[in-house]
Amino acid sequence: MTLGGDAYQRTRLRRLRRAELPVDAVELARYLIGKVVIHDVAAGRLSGRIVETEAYPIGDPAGHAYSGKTPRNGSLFLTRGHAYVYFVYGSSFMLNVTSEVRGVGGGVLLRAIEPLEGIDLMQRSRAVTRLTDLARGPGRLAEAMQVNLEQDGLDLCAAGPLWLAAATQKARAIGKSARIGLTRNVARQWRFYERGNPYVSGPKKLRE
DNA sequence: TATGCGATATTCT
DNA sequence: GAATATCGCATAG
Repeated sequence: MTLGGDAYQRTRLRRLRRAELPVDAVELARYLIGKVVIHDVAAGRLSGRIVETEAYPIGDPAGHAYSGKTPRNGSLFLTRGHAYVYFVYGSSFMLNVTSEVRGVGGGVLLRAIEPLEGIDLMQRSRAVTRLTDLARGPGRLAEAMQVNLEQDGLDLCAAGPLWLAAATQKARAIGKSARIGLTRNVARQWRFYERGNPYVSGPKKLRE
């Protein structure tokens, strides 16, 4: 399942172009499963295969864009393929990919990745040794990938340190469920994940 | 494995 | 004051 080490190194990463991204949060959330997110930092390259996402589409009461543009959520209104990073619960950063046209708020929360490169660096910043706990959950993902407010608003489709790449291996079956940890608009099935992947967050029932 | 709870800071009412 | 797109630790089964 894991395409680690040599097999991965032999696969050249191809940067995703903005034109390839669907212009819709729900479609983009499904599309991003299996794609790769990369953060090039001074110490090396951090990368991981996206295995879990959540969509926060236009008009969603649970979405941060719902009440209009503010200093906090401004980058959520950038054209699709930009990073929207914010801080919650006094402890965690969340990394989102914007999904709509410029001026319209909508995005996809990256909830979990399967670490590929820079695993030693991730373990250092997370102070965790278990591979499956490294980036399983949005807060952990951001910490492992060294993402914080400095990356808010970055263009993930331009030449830069934080970017998206095409899949290096075919994704398995994609499951969907209700989103996790929110109280508004709970019923909608806007969470997507790769079935059976051990790096997906949530209870067992939400990983099958 | 599942459930419960406290910590923490920014935003919203 | 209350809520929050969460995490890590504790405890029980």
